[in-house]
Amino acid sequence: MPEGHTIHRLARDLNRTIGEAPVTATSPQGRFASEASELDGRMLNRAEAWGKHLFLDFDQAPLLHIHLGLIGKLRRKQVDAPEVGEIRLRLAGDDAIWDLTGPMVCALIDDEDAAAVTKNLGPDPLRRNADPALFAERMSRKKLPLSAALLDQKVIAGIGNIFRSEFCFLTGIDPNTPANQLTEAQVTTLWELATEQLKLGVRLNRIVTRDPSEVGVTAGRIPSDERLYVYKRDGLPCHRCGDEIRLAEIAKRKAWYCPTCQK
DNA sequence: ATAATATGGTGAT
DNA sequence: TCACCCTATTATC
Repeated sequence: MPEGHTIHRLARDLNRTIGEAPVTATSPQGRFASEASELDGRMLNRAEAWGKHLFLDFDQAPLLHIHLGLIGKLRRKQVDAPEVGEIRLRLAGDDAIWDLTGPMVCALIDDEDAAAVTKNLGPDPLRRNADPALFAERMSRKKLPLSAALLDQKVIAGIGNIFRSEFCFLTGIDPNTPANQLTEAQVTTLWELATEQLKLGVRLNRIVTRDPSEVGVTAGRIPSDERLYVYKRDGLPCHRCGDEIRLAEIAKRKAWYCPTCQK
């Protein structure tokens, strides 16, 4: 379940749980066996997220590049957890195990390859020194619908299919509005919204765009099916105005919006 | 039991 | 624009 917040949260948790001791690296499924052996017994120096990409820097080893894609997962487990499913890579530390399944990318790369990856990414609001002006500039050059531009990782890194629909709703913009027709103020708002929402996503480890007070939750967790305004809510009443949420296909993916709140 | 779906992206046509 | 990759869960027969 990976948009940018998930990857940054994983980096944070990896840095906190993998410890100071060398890591045991294996590929229970077998497809990453030789590479895993290169990492086995090394120490994890640092995990770092860049958009939806995750880089693990091990002592005396190449960089491990992971991209979860649509279905990949990196799950934390107890140290005695059995090997269940198609585990491409298992990293075992002192107090935690991390199991990687279904990644789109899992590869050992050098610094040059890593630079090539990040060079193709736009600003990531979760990274220090992310440049809002670069976001604005790239946005202004897109004739595509806003909803499509938001998915372009070179425009802004880390946004996925949930955030893109929710951002269009939260800014009250029709998802089909050409990106280059947005006002400066709208672009600024979008960047601030992305920064705020991604940070919140890291903290909660999930996407919550609705205001808990609006849902009637004053303490504790907001129910899972009440977290979002439009995503996967076609046919249901808009939480703001009651009109029916619509479903469209934009950039070959599903996009949800409220025809009344988003003009 | 089989199909459809999923918070993603690439490479061929 | 299409085909395809990866895996697990949910929906439909």
